[in-house]
This record gives sequence, structure tokens and C-alpha cells, in this order.
Amino acid sequence: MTKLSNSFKKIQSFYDQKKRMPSYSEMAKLTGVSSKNAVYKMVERLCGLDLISKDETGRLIPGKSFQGVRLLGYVEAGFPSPAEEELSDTMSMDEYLIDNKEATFMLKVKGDSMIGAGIMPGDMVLVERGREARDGDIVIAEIDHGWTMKYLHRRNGKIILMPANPKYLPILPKEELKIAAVVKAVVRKY
Amino acid sequence: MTKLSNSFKKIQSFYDQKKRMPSYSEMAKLTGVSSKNAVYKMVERLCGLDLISKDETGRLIPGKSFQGVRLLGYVEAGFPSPAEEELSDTMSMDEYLIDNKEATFMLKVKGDSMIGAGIMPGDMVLVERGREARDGDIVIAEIDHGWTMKYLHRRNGKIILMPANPKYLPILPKEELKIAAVVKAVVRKY
DNA sequence: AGTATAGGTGAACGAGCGTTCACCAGTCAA
DNA sequence: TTGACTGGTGAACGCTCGTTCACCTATACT
Repeated sequence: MTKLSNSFKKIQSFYDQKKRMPSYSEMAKLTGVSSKNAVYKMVERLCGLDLISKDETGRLIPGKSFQGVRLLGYVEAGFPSPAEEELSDTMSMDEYLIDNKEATFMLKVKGDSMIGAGIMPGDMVLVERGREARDGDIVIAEIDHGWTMKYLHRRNGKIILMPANPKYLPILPKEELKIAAVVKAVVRKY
Repeated sequence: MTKLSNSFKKIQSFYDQKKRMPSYSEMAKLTGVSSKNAVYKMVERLCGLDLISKDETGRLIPGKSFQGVRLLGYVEAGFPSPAEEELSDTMSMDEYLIDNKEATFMLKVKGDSMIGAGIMPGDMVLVERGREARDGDIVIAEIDHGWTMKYLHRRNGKIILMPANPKYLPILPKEELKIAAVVKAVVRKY
């Protein structure tokens, strides 16, 4: 554990708590040095490593690999050794899952009608409004004054809402069918 | 759309891009007013709504409902109308999914051995290292020089690794069994 | 007509910012 | 032993920060 990466972790956890970067003086206190210039040089080093950046006004902003969790390989291909972890990429969940924050909503799944698609009751789904639903998408649809989540299929001009559970029957909407949102992601927490 | 919430959105998207709050002068440019004091009063109003906060040094930090996506109700209980959306809570994916960033890793699932638990091939799992595995947890385990993801069960002192797919057989480790990590969440993107 | 009130202007204040300077103590290779 | 380098101190610089002041509109409500 180098001193540099130790200081970086302190800065990282400061940002996690406050959602802003510490000033140079604050970093001096965090890292235990008593001169702003020592910090300044350290920040320059961190900028070189792309861990921290500066915007056009000189203010500090988190660098590319600042936020998020480390991304590893495949689970069946083996779990990396501690040495390999150093090289791994990082990824923020928010960035990974959300394209358009304004139109994205999270909602909780009730019922088991999509269990065959790996969506269990109690899961959270991230849905995006105003996006065009394509054949095979999972959608939130209004059907006969109620809302359901189903696969959307188009068969020669007609729309079919397919559950992913043999217990339930496909829905052939008679008249009104409003697609409220398209399911973009599923999230389950244990 | 009030002017206040319009300005707030500009600030929000500034933060999204730069990962820091704009200064009062920057906000003045963003919102089109020409006096810092006008911005100051606006920020006070936003602080009252908990959209923006100040830390102990007076610097601005994002408020509680600043980041993340809006959280809605149950999907089968109905999709809220636009009016209801105003009242909804918000939630950051990072905060929701990650407790201990240092020990959390993301890895991609290969194979269908946990399909019964709603974990499909290609899904991402968030795993946490160094956490004690309890009975019923899904774990990443080293078994006979390989790594797998399985349910962990304890039966009178013995450990069984259970797949969630009838195609595969439970694993009764003979000797060495190292639990590398516990699966905390599953994420699937469409 | 009168008058609160919400929201804006423009100037001012001290404090703290990011940055730079000159200098110093160790470490390591030549 | 010398000399270059790395990482630190402490003081200084101009600039921008957050904040406050007095004053200025409009609109809304008696």
C-alpha cells in the first residue's frame, strides 16, 4: 500500500460522504501533511494517473476511475487474485444502468408473471418512458384499465402481450393499448 | 413548469456533467440572471426544499433528492400519473446497491446453473468480499481449483453448494472450500 | 390608490481558493 | 563525496468564493 494510494482513498471517501471534492487545505488535513503545496504536487500526480481531473477553471473533479465498483471477469472463468484486481476497470452503477435520468423510473415487481425472464416478485425494474418499444422488449402496458409488465410481440401488425410464465395466458388487447414504459434493467438485492 | 424547477434542472445537469456543484456565479450564467444575489436567494429556496444542501463551510453539496431515479410504486398496483410523480422519492443506484465500495466487485455470469434463482447467463452480479456467508446466501466459492456461484446451505455442520437448476447436481465439497464472496445483488440490462 | 411581497440589480466585504515561489531534508546512483 | 531527485515546509500572490448590503421593479391584494 503506497502512501499515494492511501491518500487517494481518503479523498475518495471524503467525496463519497460530501459529494464534492475536498479543497487543498482540506486534503492537507486528510492526508496529514501541513503544507498545501505538498498536496498540490500530490494532486498533480493523481491527475497524471487520471484518478482526479481539473475542469477548465482549475477546480478539482473526480477522475474517470473515481466512482463505482471494480469490474471483474466472468464468474465461471475464475475469480481474480488480489494482484489482478489492481488492473481492473471500474464502473458506476448509475452510469451503467441509466441513460436518460429524466425519463427513468424504478418500480417494484409484484406477481410472478415474468419469472421465466428472470424477473422475480420483489425485484426492482428500471423503466424508461417515451422510448419506442420494439418486438421482444419487456414493457409496462396499460390494458383494460390496469397495468402489467409483459413481453411485447408484434405478429403481422397485431400486438401480443406475452407473460413469461406458463401459468398465465398471452393477452391480445382488443382495443386500447398504451405502452407506458420499456423495461431497461432489472435489479435484485439480497 | 415553474422557473425554480427549471433552474434546478440546469444545476442538476451541470452536476451530472462535472460531478461538482456550480458556484453562484456559474449558476447566474446557467439561469440567465445577472446578479449573484438573485442566485443566492434561489439557492436558499432550493435548500428549503432539500434539493440542495450546504456543508459546515458553506459550500454547496447536492441535496437528498438530487441524484438517482424516481422511485414509484408496484408495477401491478398501477403506474402513477404524471401528477403523482412529483411526490415520489428518489434513489441512487450506487447507494441502493453498494454498502462497502472497497469490498464490492461486479462480475458477469456465465452458465445457467443459477437460473432458478432468476440469475441468467450474461447478468452482472455484485459481490462483496470478506462478508460472512449465511445459510441460504448465494456465494462465489472456490471448489477443487475452480470457482462457481451457488446457493450455500449448512446441514448439521456440513456445507452443501446447491445450484438452482435441476440440470446440475449439488456439490458436497470434500475438503477445501473457500468462500470468496457473497452475492449481494443481481443486475440485468436489456 | 396604496402597499406588501417576491424576485432582481449591482456593489461591497473578508475569507479561502488554487497556484507559485524559494528553500530544505532524505534517498539513491554514480 | 557528489549530485540529482522526490516529497516536504511555509509564506505569498491575485482571484473568486459565499454572503450581505441598499435599492429597484413588477405583480397581487386589499
